[in-house]
Amino acid sequence: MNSTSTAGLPPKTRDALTAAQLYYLQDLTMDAIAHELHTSRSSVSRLLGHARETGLVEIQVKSPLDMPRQLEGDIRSEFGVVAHVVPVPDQTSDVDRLERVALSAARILGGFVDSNMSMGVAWGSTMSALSRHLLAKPTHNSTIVQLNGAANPRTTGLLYASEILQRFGAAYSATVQQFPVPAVFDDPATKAALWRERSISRVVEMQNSLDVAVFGLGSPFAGVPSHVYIGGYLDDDDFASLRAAGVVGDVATVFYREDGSTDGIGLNERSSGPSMEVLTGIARRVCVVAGETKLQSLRGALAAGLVTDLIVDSGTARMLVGN
Amino acid sequence: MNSTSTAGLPPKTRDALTAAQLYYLQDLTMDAIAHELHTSRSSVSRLLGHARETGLVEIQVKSPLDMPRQLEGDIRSEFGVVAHVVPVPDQTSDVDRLERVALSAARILGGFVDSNMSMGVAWGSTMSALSRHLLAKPTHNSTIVQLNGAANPRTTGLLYASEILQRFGAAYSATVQQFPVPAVFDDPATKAALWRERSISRVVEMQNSLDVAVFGLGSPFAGVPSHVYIGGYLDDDDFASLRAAGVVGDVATVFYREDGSTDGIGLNERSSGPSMEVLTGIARRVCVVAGETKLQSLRGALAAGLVTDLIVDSGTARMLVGN
DNA sequence: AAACCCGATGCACAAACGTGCAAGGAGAGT
DNA sequence: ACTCTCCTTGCACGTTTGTGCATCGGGTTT
Repeated sequence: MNSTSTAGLPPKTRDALTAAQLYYLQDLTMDAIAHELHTSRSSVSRLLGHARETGLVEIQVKSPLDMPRQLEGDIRSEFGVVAHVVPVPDQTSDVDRLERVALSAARILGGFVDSNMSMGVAWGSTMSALSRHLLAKPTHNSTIVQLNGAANPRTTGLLYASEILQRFGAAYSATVQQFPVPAVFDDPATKAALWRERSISRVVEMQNSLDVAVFGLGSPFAGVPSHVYIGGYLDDDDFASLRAAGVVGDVATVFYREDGSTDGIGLNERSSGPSMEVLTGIARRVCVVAGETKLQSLRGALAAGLVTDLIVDSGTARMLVGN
Repeated sequence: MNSTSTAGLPPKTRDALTAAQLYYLQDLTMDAIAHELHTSRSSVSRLLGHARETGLVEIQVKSPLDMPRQLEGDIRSEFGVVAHVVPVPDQTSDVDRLERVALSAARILGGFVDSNMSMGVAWGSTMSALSRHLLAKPTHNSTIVQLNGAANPRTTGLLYASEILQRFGAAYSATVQQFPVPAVFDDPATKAALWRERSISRVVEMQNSLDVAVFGLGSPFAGVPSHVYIGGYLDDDDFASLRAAGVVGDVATVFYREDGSTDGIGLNERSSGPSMEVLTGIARRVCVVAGETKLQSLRGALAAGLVTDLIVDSGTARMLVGN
């Protein structure tokens, strides 16, 4: 037989690996591979799909180092963050835009993940889309940690948030740490009390020593409110106070103004999300943004120094640097 | 417009980059991309081909680290070299085998190249095939150095060897150092004299400080003689002496026995290739072998410790570890 | 200015590919 | 033993992709 034999691992993986070699390294057609593997061409097609999904095959697009892409360079020099601009036609709808940014972000994220890492993950529509497109990259001893609670007066939010977390865990073969608390507490004292519970403080401590954080941005007063703002997490008084305080956005239910400041925003005392200090203590902070409605929010996050790596669609990127 | 604008670099590259992002990172069809770029689908197809050829897109196949491939593991533990086994059906002809190994080798080689490196390159049918499939990887300040002369009583060999060298140079945007000397001298004194010429000694010195060497293997007495042995480089007396000395193969016209020894092989005094000591002083020594006719030669090279990285077809690999 | 060359373009066709579907098979539960 | 479920397979079809060819436009040579 053909064979580059491997032992132990599932024959499916074994075949996928061989097929990937033949297809991507030797440019055989799927037909030819099917013949070599004694199966049908369609199986080979599926095999290759499997190989891509599970990270056996890695495809990178790298811009020539000589000339970094202009927008990315502009953003870097103006805001001091590494930018990944996702090309999207200008007339694209916001949903498509999100979908395409999420798709690219999911692939870029693979480069940030490695063994023995802990990664903090927020939730929201951006993170949900992102999680749906993750490519597998096997690691050892990694942990995915939920950044902020997802419960609200109507639901525990666990299903929604854990679905996202689980997908991250599966993609990176990492253990998952959920954070079963309300997104925003009614009473700050309850939060303080809960934070003393060992089961909870354990997670909080993990949040304090993350290697990477991944999050989208909320934009309370923009055209299309994010998940946080329509899910019943906040009541009318909360909204009013946010507006009064001049809030333009949030990261993991922690709110900030356009200049990045947070002082005197009462809601943050009751929020389950990590404080700005904790967040900025994380070495790599990946922010995923799609759509111009989040522009103001993005400016705030950048001003606050919350972001080290920005993944953003080209339209919003252009608005950001103003041209 | 769409745009992720870049400046300076050729619009072709710019478009290829965008197309690659849309195709490989966002899974659009070429049709859709053609629409976004305002061109025809066929142009996009060619654009993507260009992107792959020029290294804008990099595709890697990685075996799960958990379970390295069996043959590769066997070879590593038995011979202490990193092996890349190229799957090839057993009944493949030797030419196809060579072609397929060369194709894979060309892609693997990309991972060994980087800026500020000097790479020694041999010539021969294997290297020729390999050079034809190299993928571009732009580097700075790299050098390709010819390992051994290619002139013989019939031709200067420059065309043949330089074609190979040039392709390496082009692929890695490196400067090329040719070595315009006979493969094998008639008179060792001439070699000594020439080695004192500054134009030549300059190259010899570069050979002494290489970071990587890439070479195939010769097998003088195997079924299909390699390029060296039919090109008129050696006369009948030479052949007789090689046979008498028990030679099984060569690297860059430096000959060795099956046990890796070279003592008393007179021809080596007259060879233009780097001595074993020089070769083994190079940190990474990549050997590309296709076909069982080179098995004996391969054993010799391994015994001599000439190889750190081996790229070999599955059939020969299996013979090598004996099962 | 004419002739020429070279690379880029779109067309049209054939080759290669992805996927819904129905059939088959292995294993778990009854 | 039977059924039910879940996964895998190959087929058939429509879609997507590669490429030979004719064309065109810009730049160079004569």
